Parts: sequence; C-alpha cells; structure tokens
Amino acid sequence: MLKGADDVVMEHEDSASRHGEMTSWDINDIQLPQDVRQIDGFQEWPDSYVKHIYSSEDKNAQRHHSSWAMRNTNNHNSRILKKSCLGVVVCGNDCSTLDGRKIYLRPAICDKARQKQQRKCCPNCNGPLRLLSCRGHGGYPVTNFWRHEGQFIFFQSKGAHDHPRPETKLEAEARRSIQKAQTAFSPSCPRLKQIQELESLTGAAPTREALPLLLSKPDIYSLPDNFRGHISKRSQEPVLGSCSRWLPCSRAGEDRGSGEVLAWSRSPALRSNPSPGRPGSGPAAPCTAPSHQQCTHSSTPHTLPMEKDGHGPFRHSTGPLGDGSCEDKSPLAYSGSSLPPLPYPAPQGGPCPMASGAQHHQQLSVPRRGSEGHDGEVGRHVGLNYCNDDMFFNLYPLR
DNA sequence: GTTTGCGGGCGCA
DNA sequence: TGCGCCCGCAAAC
Repeated sequence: MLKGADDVVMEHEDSASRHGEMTSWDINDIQLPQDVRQIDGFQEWPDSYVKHIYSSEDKNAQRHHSSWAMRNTNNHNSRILKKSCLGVVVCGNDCSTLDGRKIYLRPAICDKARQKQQRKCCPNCNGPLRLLSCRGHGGYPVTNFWRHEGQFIFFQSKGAHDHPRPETKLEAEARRSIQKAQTAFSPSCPRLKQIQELESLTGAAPTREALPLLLSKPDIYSLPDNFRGHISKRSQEPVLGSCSRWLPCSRAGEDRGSGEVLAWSRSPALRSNPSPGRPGSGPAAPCTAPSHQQCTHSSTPHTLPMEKDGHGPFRHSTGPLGDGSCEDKSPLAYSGSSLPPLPYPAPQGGPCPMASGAQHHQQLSVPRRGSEGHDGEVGRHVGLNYCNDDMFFNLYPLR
C-alpha cells in the first residue's frame, strides 16, 4: 500500500512518458519543447519530481499557484521563477482535536507574517505553534520552478514533501477573515444571539451557502508517499502524550529560531500513532484542550483526521491525470453543498458541553471518496443541531 | 496587512 | 558556478 518516493517518481515518469515530451526536458534547458501535444490540468498539490506543462492561459499557472506554502526564492535567473516550500505549521503540543484531527496551518509566506504567525498559539489547545520545515529535497525544501515559454508554462518540482499538507491559501485567507470577523463580532453580539435564539426556536439552520468558504477539501487530507514512509518509520518512536505536554503559549519558535522544527523526524506532532494513553482515546482520540486561554487569537485550523490504524488518511497524489484532477477543485467548489470541517471546539465553550469537533466535522465535512475514506463509520450523516449551530456561529460569526 | 515577484548580497560546496 | 537563504523593495490585493 505504501509507496516510496521512487515509486512515485516512476509513476509520474510513466504517466509523463505517455505524453512524450513530458520527460524530455528540464526546466533549465536552453530550449524547451515546443511541440507540446498534451497540456496538463493544473496541479494544486504537485509533489515529488514531477513536470507539468500548462497553458499560458491557465490562471493558476500564471500566478504560479500552489496549495503548498511556497515562497519565492531568488535563483538569480529572471527567466525561471523558483519557489521553495515552507512546510507546515503544526501544534507544538501535538494536540488533536476532539475528532482526532491534527492542526496543520498554512505558513505565512512573508517572513514577518510567518514570525508573527508563530507567536500565536494553537487554535485547538493554545499551545505553541511550530513550523515544520520542508526537508524533502535532499534535506532542503522542495523547490518548484516556473518558466514561461511562449504559449506554455513549464513547471517542474524537485523533491518530495516530507510533511503534511497545510491548509490551502483560500482556507488560510478565510481563516484570517474569520478572525477579523470574530474581532468585530464579540460572542455577546446581539445579532448573533438573536440568530441563535431564532434558530433554537425554529430549528432552522443557516444556509450553507451563507457560510464562509473554509472547507478543507478531502484531498488535502492526504500526504505524499514519502511522508507516509516517514510515518511508518516514526511508528516505532516513543509515543508522547499530546495535550499532556501542554505548555503555556509563551513563544513558538521563530522561523529560523529555536522553535522551528528543523526536521520532520524531530517533530512529535505528526506521528502516526495517536497516543494510547490519551484521555478518551479511541477511534477519534480526542484531546482535552486546556480550558484556560493563553491566547486571545482564534482561528480555524486545518486538520487531518487520524485513522484507526494510526495513520492519517494521507493519500498519494497521483500523476497529472490521476486524482489530481480532483485536486484542481477549488475550495469554492464545496461551498454550495458542503461545509467546512469544524475541527476544534468552540473557543469559549458554548452552551453545549458535548460540542465536539468530531461531531462538527462528521456532520459538516464532505464525505470522502471511497478509496480514501476510512473513517466513514463514525456517524457522518448526523444533521445539524442547535448545539452545533451554536458552536458554528461562535466559530463563524456572520460577516 | 499580506502576498508576490524581483534582485542584491552572502555563505557554502 | 550553482545553490540556499536572507533581506529589502515595490506592486498588487
């Protein structure tokens, strides 16, 4: 089941070879192929040593978009845009939400913004945040190269991400918007109370269309093969308690500072096995977040569910014509009929003591495709109730 | 405020 | 020389 990075490369190469020109070029070549017969669909999560040729009309390609947190890197070559992966921001306490999901935030691209981000706390347990650096390219971050040539945009990725996928840019933006909204709308907001009261009386839930676009796509609950390999290796590591190691939010590591997780292997945050000693551990292995708030900030984390076998539902991103086509779906695509997962309990508690991220996620998340959904047996189709809505409004104030 | 692209500059192999 | 990375700047959102 697990495939190594080499297999991934071979798979991509095989896929690419079917398109002829795909493997015959390198981003540094003086002359890139002009007889491109196959334009790739945009790959939102390119991984491993892949190459793609996009149309110059492709908006995502034009913007050099990637759902990985990629920052611009100066390669002193104005013709080739180089970007390196920033990794993923994880909870330093390796906490899990009530439904066993992990916190995987998108690192801010800007250095200052990223440092500021790391000074914040885990939205789930208020523990410190850690930047899990990407070391998937010979110990260095995975690099992406973009080169515009005529009517095509050539893309090449070097390295295989050795960390989970962060939330997407849209999700991160939405989370920031919600943070602002939460600042604007206090929990005692009369309008909010009015809505809640009305809802409790009528049993009506807010329309999903009116909800912020925060959906974490099923696809992003996946991980590169090499990462799964890491998980397999890490499975023998001692299992540490997650939230028992809760620390006051004093200072998460700076980008290059002490708090940065320098290597995937050093991070306890992303181990495969949920702590067996974790209170209430079970299929969903919830963690009891500290009741006292150390930070005032609040956000909507991107989380990954943990499967019963202890492995996250990480999925290999297949080749250009594989399920990458599904990955092209913007989070917007889910806004109509699905809701974003609400992976952690309401920051301020709320009237429903049983409110849990698990409930919310199971009720609100998009059902995964059969090939990747291994946790579907946990009451997924329960409808919204007042409790959940109440928490929802705490998390997603009206804007 | 943040992202993005660009480019100067430095250190290392 | 190539690469990684830091830093600052400007434009755009």
